Amino acid sequence: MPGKPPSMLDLARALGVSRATVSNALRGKGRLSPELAGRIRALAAELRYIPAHAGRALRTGRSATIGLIVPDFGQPLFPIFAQAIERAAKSRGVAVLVGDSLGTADGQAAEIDNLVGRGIDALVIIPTRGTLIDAAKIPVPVAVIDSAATRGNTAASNHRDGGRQVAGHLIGLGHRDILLLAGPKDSKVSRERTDGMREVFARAGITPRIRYSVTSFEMGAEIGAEVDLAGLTACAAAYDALAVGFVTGLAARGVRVPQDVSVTGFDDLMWARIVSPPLTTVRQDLAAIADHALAVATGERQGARLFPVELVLRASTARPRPCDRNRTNDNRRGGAS
Amino acid sequence: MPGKPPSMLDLARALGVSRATVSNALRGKGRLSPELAGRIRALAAELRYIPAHAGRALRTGRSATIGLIVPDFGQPLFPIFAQAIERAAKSRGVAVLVGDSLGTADGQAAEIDNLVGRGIDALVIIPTRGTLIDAAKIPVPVAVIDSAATRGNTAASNHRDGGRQVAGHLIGLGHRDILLLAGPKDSKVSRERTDGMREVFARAGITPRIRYSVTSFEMGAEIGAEVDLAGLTACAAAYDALAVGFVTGLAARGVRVPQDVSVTGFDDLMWARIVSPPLTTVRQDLAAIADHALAVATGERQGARLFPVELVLRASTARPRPCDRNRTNDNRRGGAS
DNA sequence: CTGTTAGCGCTTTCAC
DNA sequence: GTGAAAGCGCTAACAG
Repeated sequence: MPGKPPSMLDLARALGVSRATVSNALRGKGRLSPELAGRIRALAAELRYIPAHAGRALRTGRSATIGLIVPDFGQPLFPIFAQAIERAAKSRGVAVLVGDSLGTADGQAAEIDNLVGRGIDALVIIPTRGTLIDAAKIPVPVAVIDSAATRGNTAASNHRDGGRQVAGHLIGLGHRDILLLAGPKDSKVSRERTDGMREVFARAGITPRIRYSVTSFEMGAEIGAEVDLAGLTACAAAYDALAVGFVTGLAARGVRVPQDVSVTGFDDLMWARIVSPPLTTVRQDLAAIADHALAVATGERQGARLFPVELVLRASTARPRPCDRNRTNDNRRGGAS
Repeated sequence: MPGKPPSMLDLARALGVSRATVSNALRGKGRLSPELAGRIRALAAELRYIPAHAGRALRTGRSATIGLIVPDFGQPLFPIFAQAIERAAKSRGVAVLVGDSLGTADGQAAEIDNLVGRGIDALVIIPTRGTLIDAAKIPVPVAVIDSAATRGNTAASNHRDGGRQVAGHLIGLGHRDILLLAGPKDSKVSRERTDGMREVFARAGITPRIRYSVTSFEMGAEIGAEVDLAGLTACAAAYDALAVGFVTGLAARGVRVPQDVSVTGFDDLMWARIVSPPLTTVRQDLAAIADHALAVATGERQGARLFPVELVLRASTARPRPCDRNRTNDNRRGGAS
């Protein structure tokens, strides 16, 4: 670890010019002779001069850093999301400071203050469920990534449409007795997803059984291990983590997917490809969402946008077995094979 | 988004005191009457005063921010690692700026400059394979997380011992014809892991077949789909991603794990629990490594440390089938039983 | 116990 | 084309 790094003043003195001139040369402000600018840049490179960020931030009031607040890094989706945001940020020359709300409203509020105090230029927030972001109280531009139903939302997947696609797929296969793993009751995202499903189910005269829970592999496995399967032919989960756990819980009981029960997830994590059988699920366009959120946060663009999602068909869904159809209590229907 | 946030000068003027007094009050430097300090703090809270970080950083030369450079966020281990680092940092009141080397030496060098320029107090680097970190060239304290064999390493798992444990486990089960999925040839970590394995295999008179490759689920699947299985009873991978892909590739051919082939991984990702069968693998103590790296980076502790790893036994390993032991050459895989 | 002063490194007028 | 000077918000040293 060498001594103090060179400052702009060091460069200026070494060349017998003023700091302003060095500044202009380094930032290509063209207000000086190309020859001198070249010499300055050469020396800067030689001394490995790196502009001190704090000085620039103090002077300009901008730090080329944004904050990102996620609800809980323990959930597998959020690291991926953070990566997408980081990529979008880097393409704009902006760094990202990440804060974790730890799943609580207090944690979220604390992270907002923490990041704002660190001088971020803008904030991207994926809100913790059950909280509302009041952008008017935050002294930097804010982009919110949540759901279309969230007031002040900036960028979101069309979760409701994803739910519709899942439900349409299951109905098309002939399922009528369906378990909905709805995730947490106070999450707007899972609410949108399940509302989309229920809307399509209702149109087909189907009322799914609904089960609310925290979102985790373990919880999915627990439910899969103990749920009453009588009559059930399909399970639609609001999150891959739940679906993957559910499949694992079923497997432990010897229940086969999709022969005995079809299962769908939501998010298209790598998990969905790894579990056996690979999961039919819904893919979000995280890169597009991240890009829009960043564009809004940095003032490039304005307005909320909703992004399409895509149903990914894999091996976890199939037609229900005929015997299952007959097992149901009151809604039987002669089906085509 | 409200107007300009209050500065220390605003507080000072509102109360008719000097900025220094406000500073002292807010940081509990006890140099003023408790009564006045209370009034100052009350006003600060009321106005939602948040100290401007850039000013403090410029003045003190410290930013309470560290940098973390990971080789490639696309690899599933690194988001988890980053999380562990962030946790260790937060417990010290330090924020983390994350940089991604994108797998290249140039990307790594660029990220170092970028983060240093942003005024980090210290740097934690997980080096990209094939690169050497020269801490003497970096103007802040550096902690390196790589392998025991890396010069300048600060914190690492005992990868070699993990390799030994895997090999011992497989030999104990009776395997003698083993495929080693060694990962990239120039990675010190995979080198340590496989060296540990080979050391124990050699002692038992076993020379495994070795296959180098990039580390990815897809590559594992590809190898699993096409590898010659004649005589093979076990596969030890240097990474879970390879092992999980390998299992998936085998499954597509109808080869069963562990009945036909035992498989082991390394890292104990969630993936290892999700794949079927769940993977015998080696768990690193990421939290301990992260904590030590941070302690060294912040000057709390000194010296390199090596952390124990733990073999996690799951369902992907079993004794080889008797018929496999006798099989010498070019047999098709055993028929269904 | 409290206030004054100086200056961290940079960018931005404005004057030469 | 180039330099001088001011000041961003904060804290450390020193003076009262």
